[in-house]
Amino acid sequence: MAMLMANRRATSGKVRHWLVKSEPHVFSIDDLAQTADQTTHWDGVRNYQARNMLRDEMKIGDQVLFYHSNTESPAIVGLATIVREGYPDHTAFDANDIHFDPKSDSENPRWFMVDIQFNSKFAMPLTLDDLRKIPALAEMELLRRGSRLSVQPVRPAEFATILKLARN
DNA sequence: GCCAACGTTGGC
DNA sequence: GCCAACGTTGGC
Repeated sequence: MAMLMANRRATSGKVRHWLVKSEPHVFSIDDLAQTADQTTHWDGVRNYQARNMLRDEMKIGDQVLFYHSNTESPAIVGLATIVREGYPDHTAFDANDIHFDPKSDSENPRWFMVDIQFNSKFAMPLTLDDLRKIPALAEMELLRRGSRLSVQPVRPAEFATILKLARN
């Protein structure tokens, strides 16, 4: 497995890191840690840019920063791993689901999701305030004014910086 | 709860 | 294909 991943990375030439947002009162890092297999499908994303990343770019083994949004103290709170690559988001097919989209069906799915697995919860959340003080993160998508993407790529250097911060 | 920023929709 | 209206996101 490790070998396969190393090969894929060698050929793709890219180590990918991501950030996903979740409202903690809907689904928190603790919820993820307590889910069966500590794994969940990342459903409900209804934005084309994010869809494209879910469908095409996120690969097994990629690391994912877990971010709590729309809460008192927005913060990166932990780490997860991609354990299943893009597949149709079936919640779009269900008329009773809050994420139902009549324009998507199993013949021609419009929305996709990946599975992520809990990796770790940071001892201390890295709040937006904290992150904004770090020069190395100045270009980070998350910190861009008006940034709303709920799935976003993270540069390797930014990822490394964040892990280092989380360890302190 | 306010509202700026942004994405999507649909009339034309 | 423009763009105004509308809906959503998410920090504050």
